[in-house]
Amino acid sequence: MARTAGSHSDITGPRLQMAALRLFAQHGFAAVSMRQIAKEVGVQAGALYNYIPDKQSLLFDLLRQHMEDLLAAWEGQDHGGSAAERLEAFTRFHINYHLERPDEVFISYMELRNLTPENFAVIEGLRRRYEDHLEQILRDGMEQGSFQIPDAKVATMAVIAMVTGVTTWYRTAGRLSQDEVAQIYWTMVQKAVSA
Amino acid sequence: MARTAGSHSDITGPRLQMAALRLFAQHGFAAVSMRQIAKEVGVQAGALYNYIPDKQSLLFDLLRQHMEDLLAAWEGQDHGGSAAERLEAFTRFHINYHLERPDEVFISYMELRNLTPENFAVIEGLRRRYEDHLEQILRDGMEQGSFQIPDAKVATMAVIAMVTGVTTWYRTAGRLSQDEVAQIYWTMVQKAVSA
DNA sequence: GTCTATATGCTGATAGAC
DNA sequence: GTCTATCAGCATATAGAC
Repeated sequence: MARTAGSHSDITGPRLQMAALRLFAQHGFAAVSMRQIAKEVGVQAGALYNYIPDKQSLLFDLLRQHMEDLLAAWEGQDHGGSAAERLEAFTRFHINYHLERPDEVFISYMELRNLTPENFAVIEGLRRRYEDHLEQILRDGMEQGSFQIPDAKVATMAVIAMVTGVTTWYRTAGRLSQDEVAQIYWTMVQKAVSA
Repeated sequence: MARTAGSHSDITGPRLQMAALRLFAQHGFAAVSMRQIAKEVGVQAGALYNYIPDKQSLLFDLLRQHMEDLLAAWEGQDHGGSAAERLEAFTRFHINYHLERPDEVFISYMELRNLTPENFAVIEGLRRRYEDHLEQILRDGMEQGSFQIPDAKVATMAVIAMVTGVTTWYRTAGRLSQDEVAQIYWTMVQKAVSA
């Protein structure tokens, strides 16, 4: 199929997403210009608007995609077993998933305030749905008597913050593997909620 | 003492810091213009440069002041007692101090990447010094046999992330008081590191 | 110490040629 | 689909009057 010279819709689209993700994570949404993104993609700034209506939707699409992928990955797993087994699965899943996507995780926490109110509400809804999975595990463990937790909602936020925090310091070249880190965090989570 | 009309160095300086703090926390450093800050202060943009050399130093001064105040507050306390007593004191101090300064805490985590490399190194050094206080408590507790922790460094980061996370969801108008929240977190921290 | 005016450059987004 | 050229506006920071 002949194609107009200089036409690359099949590769420019993905390259745009990747470039925006990397630059937003490195410098912040507000500090990155469309011209910077275009330069990284290898086109002129005007060409980007064949793929996105504006800069805001570029950020929103990145965040929504990340949250939907995260939810699909967790909800696509089989979660039988006791509350303790499900909590262990959640802890290991969360740490491994987040450590493998540092840029997506970073902008999902840092750039929320640069979303329009409507877009913010969508992302918050997805985040809430993810946190609810953990909260349900904690409540089940309390009912069964295997967990003892002062407050289910606070404990949910505490555990999420603790395990997400791994992304702020973990480096692949460091002394610990991902699995070792996940094991250490699981030990601490387990004790924190134990009966 | 007669003063030139329109001269207010004694109030414009503090107002500048407060306005920048509030606006940076709300919209982000890169998204806030000097004109916005000037408008909030009640002067023209050019007048701000009687107080600061540039926008960067405005951010840096806010972050350094916050970290130095935080360190002074903790290091100014008496920390006798067992490792468990010191860990409880640290947990309650950290939560109360952070909940009372939401804007300072927020920009201290969000705006690090907008610091120049030199300024970033200074702030990181202060943050490291603060985290070292917690790490030392955890190591002492392990030596004494009162704590059992898989890894002191990882545990330090895990506990810091957990208790700092309270700032992302706590609202004064909510169902829990600061002391109740601190009590819940202390219960979880205590169990997480217990022998 | 604050003002007005300005230098210099970058911003997001669009129009029309190819 | 990408290009060049452009619009209209805002950015940080400075100069000089008062």
